[in-house]
Formats: sequence, structure tokens, C-alpha cells
Amino acid sequence: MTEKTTKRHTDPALAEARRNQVLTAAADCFRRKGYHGAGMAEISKTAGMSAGHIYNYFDSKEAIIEAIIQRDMEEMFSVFQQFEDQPGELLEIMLEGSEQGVDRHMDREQGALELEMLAEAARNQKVAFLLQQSDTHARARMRRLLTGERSLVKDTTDKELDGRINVLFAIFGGLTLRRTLYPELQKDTILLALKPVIRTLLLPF
Amino acid sequence: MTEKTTKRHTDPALAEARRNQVLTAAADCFRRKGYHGAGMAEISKTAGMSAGHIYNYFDSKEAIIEAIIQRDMEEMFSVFQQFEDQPGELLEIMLEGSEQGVDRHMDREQGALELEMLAEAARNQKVAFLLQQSDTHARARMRRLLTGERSLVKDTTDKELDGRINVLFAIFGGLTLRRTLYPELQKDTILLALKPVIRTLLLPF
Amino acid sequence: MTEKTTKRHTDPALAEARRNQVLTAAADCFRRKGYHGAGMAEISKTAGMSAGHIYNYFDSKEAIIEAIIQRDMEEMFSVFQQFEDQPGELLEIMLEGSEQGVDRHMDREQGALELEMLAEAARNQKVAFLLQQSDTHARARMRRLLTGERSLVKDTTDKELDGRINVLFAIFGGLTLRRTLYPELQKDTILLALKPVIRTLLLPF
Amino acid sequence: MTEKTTKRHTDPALAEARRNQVLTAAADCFRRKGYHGAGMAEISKTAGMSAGHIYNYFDSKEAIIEAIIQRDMEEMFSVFQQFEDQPGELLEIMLEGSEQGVDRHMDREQGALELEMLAEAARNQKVAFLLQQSDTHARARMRRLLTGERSLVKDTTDKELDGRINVLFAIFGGLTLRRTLYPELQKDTILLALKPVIRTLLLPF
DNA sequence: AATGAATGAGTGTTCATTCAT
DNA sequence: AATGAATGAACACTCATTCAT
Repeated sequence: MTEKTTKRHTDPALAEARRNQVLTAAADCFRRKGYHGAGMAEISKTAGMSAGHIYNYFDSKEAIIEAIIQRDMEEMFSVFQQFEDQPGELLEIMLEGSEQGVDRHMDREQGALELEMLAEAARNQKVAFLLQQSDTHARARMRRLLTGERSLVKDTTDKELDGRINVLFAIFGGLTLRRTLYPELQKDTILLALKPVIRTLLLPF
Repeated sequence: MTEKTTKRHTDPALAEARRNQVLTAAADCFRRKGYHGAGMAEISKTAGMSAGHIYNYFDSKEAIIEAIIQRDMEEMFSVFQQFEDQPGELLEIMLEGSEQGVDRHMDREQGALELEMLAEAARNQKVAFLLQQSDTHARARMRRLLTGERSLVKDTTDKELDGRINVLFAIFGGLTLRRTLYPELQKDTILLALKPVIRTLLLPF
Repeated sequence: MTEKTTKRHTDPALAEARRNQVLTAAADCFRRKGYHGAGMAEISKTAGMSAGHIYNYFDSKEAIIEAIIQRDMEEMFSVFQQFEDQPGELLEIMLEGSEQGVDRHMDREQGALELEMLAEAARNQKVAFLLQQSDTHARARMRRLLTGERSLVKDTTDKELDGRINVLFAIFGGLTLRRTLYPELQKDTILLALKPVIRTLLLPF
Repeated sequence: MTEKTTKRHTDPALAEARRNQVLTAAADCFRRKGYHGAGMAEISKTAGMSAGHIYNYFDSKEAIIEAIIQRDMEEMFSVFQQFEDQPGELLEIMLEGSEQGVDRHMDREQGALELEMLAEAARNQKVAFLLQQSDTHARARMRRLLTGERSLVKDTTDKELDGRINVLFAIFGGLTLRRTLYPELQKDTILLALKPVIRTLLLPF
């Protein structure tokens, strides 16, 4: 107990810190260069450790992107938690929340990484599975919101509900693409048309 | 039968045919393996010509994907042309057309290629520029439709119009992602919620 | 038909020549540095071609050593053929042949390579299988010689025959090791004791 | 006798125990995976100590195999001692001892390690020297047996004696190879032909 | 026009070894 | 004495690209 932490042999907190160090660095590199474009050399330099050492924390480059996905998944859950914790009518909450939703999906950096992962999913089964799993969770959470007390569409059929959720998700996912295809696009421009659409999706047709 | 040899010196029609042969083969390979996953060897085999020979038509692998984008751009224009050529109220036409729009964007194969190109745009300036150019054209065409005689929203502000167009484009782009994230999703499920949304976007708020 | 050979596209003779070029170079490197000690870089430099190009002829480094084994196997057969083609009593022929047999097995270079392959067999199933296959062939040929007309032990039991063959093979194999363990050992010193032993093995006990 | 500097606290008995711990573990790993195939990580795990700590006892991986050889050398001497201690005619003793000799040399595990060391000798001077030293000792011991009172060939020339010894050693060394090349080979099959050969080698020609 | 032999820079990964603790 | 975090040079292998024919 030299310092505040007992540094005696094999500190799991250090290991976790190093893992995150790698994940953050890798995410950064993947954003900039793409999964295939970013080499372990660059990742290791960004992470501030040798390439070889990374393999003490991850079995392969593939394992790194998989860990990134899982980390992102957990972040996503906290967003849903916000909606669930907030009181009031769901439509109002989501209209207000749409602003930060647009923010998040139009962030170039974040979007680039998500695109990379989606593209990788097309040729990497494990990545595809993880992303789908994440999406399934997200849809389940959203469904819970839409069938809850505070929802105005809680009585629609399952199928219609699924349609509403998927169109909603498509929009936000699609915003990620808009940023790439139309970088000058402003957030408030989107919101002008997005809010009426959200209203449509959260009210009976 | 002359067969393969009209041998003597450059036939520009043949050259164009060969170029297309390569583009079709490459698009196919990119779809299946991704831009980085597909090698020139595989592309050349699919195209039925030697790898070396491809370099007589394209300067690099990069030039191939650029050419694919340009070719796709032209295809896209024909879709808009359909809407312009069809008589009647725009809202009705687009509601009817939404079905094939969903079809097109939920086609896995086509989607995979588009994703590849978008991901590549994040790290390849030229690709980004071409895709943006293509998108700019598409938005211009759409704007023409929405400000035309037959439109019900022809009097909205430019900014609101831009919002409407971009949300609409975001949805269709987003459908491509849905297919990857939720492969079981059915077209009619989407249409259930998509049509009301399109109505919202094509009518005054 | 510009020269003596039609050099038009894809000459299988050239390919075969290149393959042998690689095999010879690799055998040389393996001898000097061992299978694991010799890198593809060194092999390629020895073979006079780029490392990458070697992979047009062999799937892997492992495939190279496998091909070397098979090539050696064929050489071995020709040795047996000599004995079969030669007229006279087998005992006399083999006593005379023992000299070149000692030569071959006491050649340091050749021995080093064989040792490498045997050591590799301990950890590489495929290599082990090929060597065993080769040995099985060799024993079969030897058995044919020993049960032939010209043999003086053609009436012994199968088991005893197997014993004789294996002790004989053990001796020659063992000579390879002697060279490593006792480099000053002279061929004629060995022959002094080897000939009586061969006589023992080729005559009824 | 400690080559390393006796540092603070050093218990030389413990150090020796640790050294042997490493040697036993390493020998085991080399047998199973080969010298190059066995990593320091695996050896350290088998030895029950950290990889880094091994370097307190051995300068390098190479030093480990060298120490193994020296340890084996000492074991070998005890075998010769058995022959020397046993009363009776040498021929009879060795015929009887041949059985356990075959046993020892046809033991796969032991053989694999010996092969590893021999193969390593081809590229590692120090290993070669140690093995040759060991072999020289062994030949000297054997020579003493063969020129002793109880021998039936005590009057042959030095050269012939050398030939007899080397052929004998070649056979037993060669048996190690037989096991790799012909795993189904049985001990008694070998003995059928081996005993007459030994008789030949221990009697005047 | 067309080939495919040939290149070489680059890849992810491994592993003996060092060193702060 | 003992650890294991950390390194860095090496490895087998891939692939877009060039070029003699």
C-alpha cells in the first residue's frame, strides 16, 4: 500500500484501464481510417503502448471491434434509461429528446465508426450478430416505451408497432448517412421536418 | 464467326464493353466481400479477364469504385424521371412508389454495396465527393418535384423543404441499415408506418 | 514458336522449374537454419525470387517442406530400383552398395535436412504422415528384395523379416546421427563393422 | 559452484531446486512441442513460476536446452555403470541389456526430445558441442567395456573397435528414428534381428 | 488487346527478453 | 525472490500494381 491503491502484482483495475485505453484508441483509428485501413501499429501508437502488448488484452483485431460494439451497446442503454426515468407524456419527452438524438446521429465522428461497423457486419458474422443483438435490445426497449402507460399508441397492433419503431430507427440511422452525403446539413433544418414525423409516429394514424 | 478477334487496333465499343464488364464484376465482388475484402484477383476472375488487363481500363482499384458510383448515379436519375413522367398528384404517386422504394433500399445486396461506398467515403475524399455530388443531384431533383405544380407543399420555405427532403432521404437510407440490423424485418411492416410518414412529409404541417 | 519452346502464355515447364528452384533453395536453407530458423525472406533470396512470388507456387511454408519430402521420396525409389535392376546375389550387391549407402547417410548436409524433417514430424501431423508413408514404401521395397529369388533369407517369417529390415534401416538412419555426434568419424571405419552386420542381417541367423 | 553471484538472502539449495524445476518443465515442453514450438510462457507455467523469473536462473532459452543436455549426459553415465558393475561375460550382459536399451530408445517421448536436440545441434554450435562431448564420453565408456577383461573382442584394432562402437551406437540412435517413421513397430520384432547383430558386433568377425 | 509472372510494401500476430516493483 | 506488464524485432503471408511478352 505505497499509494492509495495496493499496487502489488496484477492489478485488475490497471488491466481494465489498459483495455479501455486500447478501445478508445482503436475506435478513434477506425473512425479515421476504417477498420481495415487502421493498422495495429497505428492503434498501438495511439493507445500509447506497443502493438504486441495489445495482444495481452485482446485476442485479435477482430476482438477489439467486437469489444467496441459491446461498449457502445451499454452506452445506448443509458439513453433509453433517460427516457424511462423522465416523467410526463411520451410524445412530449421524445420531441424534446429528438434534439439530442439528432445531435448524436449527426456527429460525424460517431457516425463514421458506426458505418464502419455496419459495413464490417456484411462480411463478419460475429460483428453482424453483435450489432443485431444490440438492435434487438434497442427495439425491445423502445417497444416497452411505446406500450407503456404514458404512450398514446399503446393499443396498436404488434406489427404496426414494429413498423413505427423501425421507421423511427431508420430515420435516426439514416441521419448518420445524411452527414456523410450532405455535410452542410444543419441540425435545425432536420428538426423542422423531423418533429412532425415523430408526432405522426407516436400518435394513432 | 469473328468471335473474340476483330483484332486490329482499338475498338472503342469493345473497350466500353470491357469497362462495364469490370464494373459489374467489381460491384458484385464488393457486395459480397466488401471493398477491402475483394481482391483484384477475384474481380478479374469474375470479370473474365486478367488482373493486369483491368489496369488498361482503370488506373487503380479506387478508380473502379469511383466508376461504380458514377454509374449508379445515372441509374438513380431514371427513378426520378419516373416520378416526373407520371401524371397525377405527387402525394399519391409517391405513396404508390414508396413500395418499390422500400424494395430497393431493403435489398440486401444493393444495400451492402451502398454501405461499402459510404464507409469508404469516410476515408477516401474522392469517393466522398462523388457520393455527395450524387446526393446533391438527387436532392435537386426531389426539390423540383416538391416545388412543382402537382405538389401540395410547393409553397413552403426553402429551409423547411430541405428538412422534408432530408428526412425523407434519411428514412430510405436508414432502411438499408435496418436490413443489416434486423434481417427478419418485412417490407409490409415498414410500409404500415412509412406511408403515414410520407403523407406527413408531403403535406403542409 | 519464336524459340525452341513456344513461349506463349503460361508455360508449365517454367512453372515446374520455378517450383524446383524454390524447393532447392528451401532445402538448402532448412539444412543450414532449420525449418523454423529459415525465414521466407531468406528462402526467397536464395531462390532468387520475391517472397510473395513463392506463394504462387506453394500455399505455405509447410507446403514447401511437404513437397521436399515427396521429392526425396522419389529419389529414394531410384536407389531401390538400382538394387532391383542389378543382377547377382543380393548379399553381394548390398555389401557393395553399402559403401554408397554410408556415403549418402553420412553426408552432413543431407543428414541435417532429414533430421529437421524428423524433428518437425514430432509436431506436424502432415509431415509425420508423409515421412511414414515414405518409410512404408521403402520397407515394402526392401521386403520385396529380401523375399525375392536372389535373397538368402527369403524363407524367414514375416516378423523376423520385419525385424531385419528395421534394424537395417535403423543403422543407416543412425549413421545420420553419428555424423552430428561424431563428425570426425570416417566412412571406412564404419564399413569395417557394418559389412559383417549386413551379412548377419542378410543370412539366416 | 554457483555461477551467478550469490545475492542477498540467496539459498543455494532452493536455487538449485528451482533450476531443476525449470529443466524438468522445459524438457517436458520440448518433448511435446519441440524446442521452437515451446514458448517461454508455456515453460514458465509448467514450471510454476513466472517467465521473467526463469531468467534469474538461465540466461536464455538456449541456455535451458544446454542445461538439459548436460543433465541427460549424467543420466547416461549411470547406464554404463550398470554394465560395468554387472559380473559375467560382456556379450551375455549386453544381450540381456539390449532389451532395456531398445525400450529406452523406442520411448517416443524421450526420442522426441533427443531428436529436438540433435536438430538444434545443426544450427547451434554450443548444443552441437555439448552433444558431441556427451557422445565422446559415451564412446570412451563403451571402449573401456569392449577392451576390458570380460570382452571377447578386446584384441581388435582401435579402428575396428571404433567401427563396432559406432555401428552399435548408430543402431540404437536409429531406433529413435524408427519410432517416428514406423510407430507400430514392436520391441520384440526389433529384438529378433537386433540380438544376432549385437552378437556379431561383440564377437570377432 | 491481353496475359500472368513478378514485385515489395504492408498486414496481423508471436515471443524471447527486460525491468519496475 | 518473484512477478507480469511491456517491448520490439521478427514472422508468414497478402495484394495492388507493373511489365515483358
